[in-house]
Amino acid sequence: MDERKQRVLQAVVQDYIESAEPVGSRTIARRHDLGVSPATIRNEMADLEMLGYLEHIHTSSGRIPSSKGYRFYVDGLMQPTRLTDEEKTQIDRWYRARVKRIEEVFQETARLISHVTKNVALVLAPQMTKSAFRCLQFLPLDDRRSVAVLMTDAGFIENRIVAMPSGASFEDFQRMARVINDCLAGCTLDAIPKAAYRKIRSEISDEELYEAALDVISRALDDREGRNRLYLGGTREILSQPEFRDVERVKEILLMLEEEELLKEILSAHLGDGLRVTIGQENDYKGIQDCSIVTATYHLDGELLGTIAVLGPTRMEYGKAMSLLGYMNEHLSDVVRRLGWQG
Amino acid sequence: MDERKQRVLQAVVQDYIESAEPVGSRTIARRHDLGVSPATIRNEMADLEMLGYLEHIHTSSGRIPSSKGYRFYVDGLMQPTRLTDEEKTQIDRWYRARVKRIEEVFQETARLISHVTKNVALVLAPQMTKSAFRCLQFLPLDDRRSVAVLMTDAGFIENRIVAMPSGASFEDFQRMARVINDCLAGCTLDAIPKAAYRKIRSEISDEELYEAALDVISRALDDREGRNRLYLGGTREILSQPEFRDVERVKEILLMLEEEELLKEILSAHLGDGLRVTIGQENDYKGIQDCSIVTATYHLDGELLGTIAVLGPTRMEYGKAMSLLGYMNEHLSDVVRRLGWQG
DNA sequence: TGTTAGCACTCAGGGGCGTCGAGTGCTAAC
DNA sequence: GTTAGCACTCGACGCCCCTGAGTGCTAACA
Repeated sequence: MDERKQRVLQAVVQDYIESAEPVGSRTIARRHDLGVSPATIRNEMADLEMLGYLEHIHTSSGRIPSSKGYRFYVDGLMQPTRLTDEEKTQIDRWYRARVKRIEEVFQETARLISHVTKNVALVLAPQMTKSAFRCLQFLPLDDRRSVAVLMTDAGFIENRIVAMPSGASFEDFQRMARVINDCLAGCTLDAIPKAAYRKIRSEISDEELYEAALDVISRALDDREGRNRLYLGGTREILSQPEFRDVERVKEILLMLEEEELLKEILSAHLGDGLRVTIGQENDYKGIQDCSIVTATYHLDGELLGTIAVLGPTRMEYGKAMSLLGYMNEHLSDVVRRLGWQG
Repeated sequence: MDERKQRVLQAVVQDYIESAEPVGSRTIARRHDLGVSPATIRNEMADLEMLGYLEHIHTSSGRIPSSKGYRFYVDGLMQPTRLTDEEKTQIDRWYRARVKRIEEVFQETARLISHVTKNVALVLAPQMTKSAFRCLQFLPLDDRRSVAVLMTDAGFIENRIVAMPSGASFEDFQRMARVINDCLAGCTLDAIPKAAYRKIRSEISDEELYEAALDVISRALDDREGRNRLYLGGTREILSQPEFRDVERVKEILLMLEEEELLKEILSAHLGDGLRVTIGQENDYKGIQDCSIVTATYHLDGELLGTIAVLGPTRMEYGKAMSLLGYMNEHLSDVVRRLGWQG
């Protein structure tokens, strides 16, 4: 593919991303200074179509890029946009104004990304269960209940009200906490060894108390990892995309966005790959083969925390999405650290 | 208004709620057994229009109810639907499956209501600041930070990571907690008297430590009462309403739903009124004068907790919305109590 | 006097049709 | 290899007409 073809392809993709209308040869001749006439561009476009980079609804409608065309554009033609300092400070201000607690980071990140890109944003939060147990403490609530507070090395803090078995005192609970802290020290929450349970069993003789202890642990665990782990943003933003002009189309994608398991699967498939773009038919899942996904994984001190992604029509501002996610990539760690994650 | 007119009005409202199409005289004659011909019904409908209960887009389109018409229907004609036992157990199951922590009750309630009614649901959660301070405890995190856990009488538990001033030890923090617990005992969080602050000041000599104490208190306070207090559900459900067939209309209402302050204002206006219906033009806010709102306030042991509401087009299944909210009214207390709210 | 049948009238929605404009593909000339 | 020219295609738009649902009015009926 010679250079002129590439410039034509680039022109088509850029114009189509901007206008959402099929692009014709004259438009390109007018708006891009290629130094050749529409007729020549037409010839080039016909070639590009033969090569599979462009598509045609019918004769006499302009061209639109194919998945392959977008792919070539993203890999080679696109000039990477950089966030301006102003944009960066805006992002900073967003977090400072809205995020008060570590738990809110993920939802707000999703909101921010969707707001900037006008597409759906997905944030796969780190699994609490992947982080190491730090300590469990009890606080007295009243004579029959107390509050269990579980902390992990990653900085998660989880609280629960637990009923105390009749006859048990708050001191029993504190003793139980000491036992649990001893036995679970350093375990990651998703892989508590059987031995730890046996040890707890042997140290807590009272049956009811032992049950309560297990209850505390399991309830602390089963919370975050379920449906709370995926955060969505921008289901309203996409209404401004011309692709979603008719409500049926919107309903379709919203329905899909409700299937959390599916989304997690899609995101998990990209885990650990750094910044990655999946375009149109490259998607395995049929329902989004007219969409593209840009994913990035974010880290803290070298450890993988989770994935953030932008999901939108293939006609997406890839440069913008990628630079934003790229920045987030680095920036999220700072936010997380500032809010008390353990450094 | 004689009985036949009422029966005609009822027929028009019911049919229109069901079909979302203007209702004609023949349709009514066919579908409702009024014992008179379409011509007679036409005459009655003309009268009802004169009286302001029905409206006309143009000659020769069927009638649709006016706000006044809906009002008459809701107040007198509508047969109140009751939730079946099956529906009740479904609601119960919903909560048991999805709500693990008290904080999730509100979001899930919004989801449930919107799911059942296919309209937007709003849940105004109780203000944490309205409940009384119970106690503040610290847990050690590492050598420079600790976790503050604040509990209120209503059962809210709030945790925060706070930095310890250099030189301060965890024991200092525990002492501080004792002072604060003494001074704030019984205060409601939105009305901490100046005297309490003075007392804390006098007991904590270290300047930095005092600042940290204030920080803990204020941070615990400013959290829940802000944007976290209103929960929304069903922004996707409304897409299935024919009123929102065109995207512009959807965008309009979604935009409005983002204005939390406005929504809170609207809901707050209904606080304490029990079950209440506001129809179309009865709404003060212009943007929703083609919508209706059904609100209900929920209580626990006689104390007002918050408001739940259904927002949808005037063509709404009032009976269903009202019976659902009515049931929630009673039921929410149970859920809340089960999850550890103080009884 | 209330009810009904009949009839003229109205209006939205849908199909058919011609026009316009943007765009292509092909060919011949440069 | 590039370009101008030209025939062709197709969607969008506006126009017209038809149809069907519905009304309002009037006159006849019980």
